[in-house]
Amino acid sequence: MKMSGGVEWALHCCVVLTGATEPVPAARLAAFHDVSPTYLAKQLQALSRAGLVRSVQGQAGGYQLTRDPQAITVLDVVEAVDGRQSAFVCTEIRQRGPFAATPEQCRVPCGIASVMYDADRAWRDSLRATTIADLAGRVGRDVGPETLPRAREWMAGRSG
Amino acid sequence: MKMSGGVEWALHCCVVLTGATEPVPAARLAAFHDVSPTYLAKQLQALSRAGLVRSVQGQAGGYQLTRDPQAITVLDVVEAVDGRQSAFVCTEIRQRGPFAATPEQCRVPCGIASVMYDADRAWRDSLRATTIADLAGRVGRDVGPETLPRAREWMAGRSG
DNA sequence: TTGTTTCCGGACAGTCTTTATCCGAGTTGA
DNA sequence: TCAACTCGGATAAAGACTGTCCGGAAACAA
Repeated sequence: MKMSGGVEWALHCCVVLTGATEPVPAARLAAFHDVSPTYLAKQLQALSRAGLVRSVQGQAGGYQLTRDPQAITVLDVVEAVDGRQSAFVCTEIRQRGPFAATPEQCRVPCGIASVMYDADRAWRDSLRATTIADLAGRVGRDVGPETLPRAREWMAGRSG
Repeated sequence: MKMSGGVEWALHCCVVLTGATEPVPAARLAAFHDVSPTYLAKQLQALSRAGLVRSVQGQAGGYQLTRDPQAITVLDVVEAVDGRQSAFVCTEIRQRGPFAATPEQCRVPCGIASVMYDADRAWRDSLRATTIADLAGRVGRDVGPETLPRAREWMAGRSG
């Protein structure tokens, strides 16, 4: 079981967009993180479809957050990029084989599936407890307070 | 993000083995669930390596649980088949690009990774809270009490 | 001993998701 | 108008998961 690497990229982008006052092009976000520009664009499109970022086209276009970073949870980003469905998919094994359960018995979900779904819910609850604003604040502490303004300035410049 | 389908098979097998008094061959477990025998064998080998089941070779051989079903958690099975590592892998994006963090700043784990690891821990804690015995008891209630003895008898027969 | 049954491990295709890239459609600003 | 720049979806390559097969070893029965 492995989560899409795009989730990590998307989260970093959201944190960076926290400090942006103007739309930031995808190419600039890719250069900032030193990742594949075209593939990062795909993740940003997913964020756009989910309504987490707004895409501005044209010469001064780019991406910007649609709402306050405090109102965007980590779960929002994960589900936007990686999908909303559970990692576990029940194939209804109980309905197969010589002792297959009857359809009436299968109106209640399989016990194994229930346990997996509960765990999935716990996972999502945990991700929902942290916001992009929380992450941004922590990055500010870890990396030192003087780096953020410089990064913000670099992000605003349209070249180099 | 998708979990290996073998996890579901392995869990069903563990539940079935709960009611067995003798070793059950892999081929019989596969027939019971109507799944690929060779691929199921792979999952059972993983359970064996993890020490959850004992493999008995020879004519009356097969698989049996090594300890009380109450002492085997769902997490044990999941980790045996799907691995013990987190679904999220941090690629240390913060150390790349024009504003790469210094190695000293990276002694503390990345904030994004921390959140993902916390969620992973919550997921595993949830899976650890249910045992194979719990699952077996629930199956007994769902499928009706008369099916289990019949299935047990079928499992004990060495043919058909 | 011999034969049968069974597990074990590795090597091998088929299939699907993830990863990565390109080119066209649409918008902005001059 | 025009040109430059952007996003967006459709299109290939890579890797992981799924599934299969075979040879080898161990245990049991005859």
